[in-house]
Amino acid sequence: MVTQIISTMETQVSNGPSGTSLPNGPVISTNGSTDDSKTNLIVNYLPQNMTQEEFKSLFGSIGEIESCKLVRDKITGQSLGYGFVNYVDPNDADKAINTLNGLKLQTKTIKVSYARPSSASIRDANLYVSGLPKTMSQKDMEQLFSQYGRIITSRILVDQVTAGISRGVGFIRFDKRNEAEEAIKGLNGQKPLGAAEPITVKFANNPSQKTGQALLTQLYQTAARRYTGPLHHQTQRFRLDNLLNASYGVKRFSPITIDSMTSLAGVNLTGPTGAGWCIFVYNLSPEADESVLWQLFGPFGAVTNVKVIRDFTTNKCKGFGFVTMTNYDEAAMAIASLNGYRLGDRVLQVSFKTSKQHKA
DNA sequence: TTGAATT
Repeated sequence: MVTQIISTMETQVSNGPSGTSLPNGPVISTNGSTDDSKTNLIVNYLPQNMTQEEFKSLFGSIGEIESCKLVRDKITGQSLGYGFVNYVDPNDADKAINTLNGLKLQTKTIKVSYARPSSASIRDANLYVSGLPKTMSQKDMEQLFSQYGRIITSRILVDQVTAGISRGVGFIRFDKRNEAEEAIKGLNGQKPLGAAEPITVKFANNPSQKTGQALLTQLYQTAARRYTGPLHHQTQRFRLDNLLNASYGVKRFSPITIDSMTSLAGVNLTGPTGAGWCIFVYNLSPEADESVLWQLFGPFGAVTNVKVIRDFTTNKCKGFGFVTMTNYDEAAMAIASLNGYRLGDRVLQVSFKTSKQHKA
């Protein structure tokens, strides 16, 4: 897990005592500039294939957005896996952190936190560390580096097959570049207490700095995905098995094969109407909200929109909602896995939305 | 044995 060590104290200080909070608008400081320290969020660890539209849809479900941006590579246009959301209301920013931080989307667990004020001093503050003792934990590593400054994130890479054994390699991101520089001076080539070998500490490569070959491969794969039609059944079966084996915290109740799902195609479906495939979710609790739908469907692929249908007067969920997913195979897998899924004391009914159900 | 954290 990533760790963030940013004291709220600093956020308070940067806001300053002179800021004026308007009832329905941004906080304006006395020098006239907009203070977005309580409304502007950074979102990390987004799935690679998440689009700007999906990003906006997810965070727009919390409250009114002043602006948002999924950060992309300037050359390839590929998502860099993080973005920014600036809300109109600081309360919505707080709510977004409380409800969306830790949300699982496909293979990622997103992180939602306040963005630090942008400045050159916080850039290029990420370190690559190798030669770490295999017994050193993330916490140990942070303890070693924390004497040089405030740590924003840290990670120790682990072996995939042995599930959790340290590879002796990690990353430390400091708040400030000069802190990272001091850590290199102080720790590169040094032996941690009790370690047999010295560690190597240097600035990390920028992950976007790929070889020409890797870049071409990435471009090719992006183009191939864009022009690929519906997958064959065998492929879908393979991907369904992968999904189910990956657990995602989802337990299946009544198994439905992809083949039985695809037999429905073109019969009753609302279809891939521009926006994607609309899914009907029935038997939600009165307390259900949008976040539960993101949590349930997000792991299966690109979700563009979710909606909980509420009673106009009580504002309680009327027991059903809708989810829109971009790709048919991902929608089919979500349905196959979540139809019959037990959520609390309820068993969900999940299907493609049909024109008949829409009349309700 | 290198992960998408400052628009």
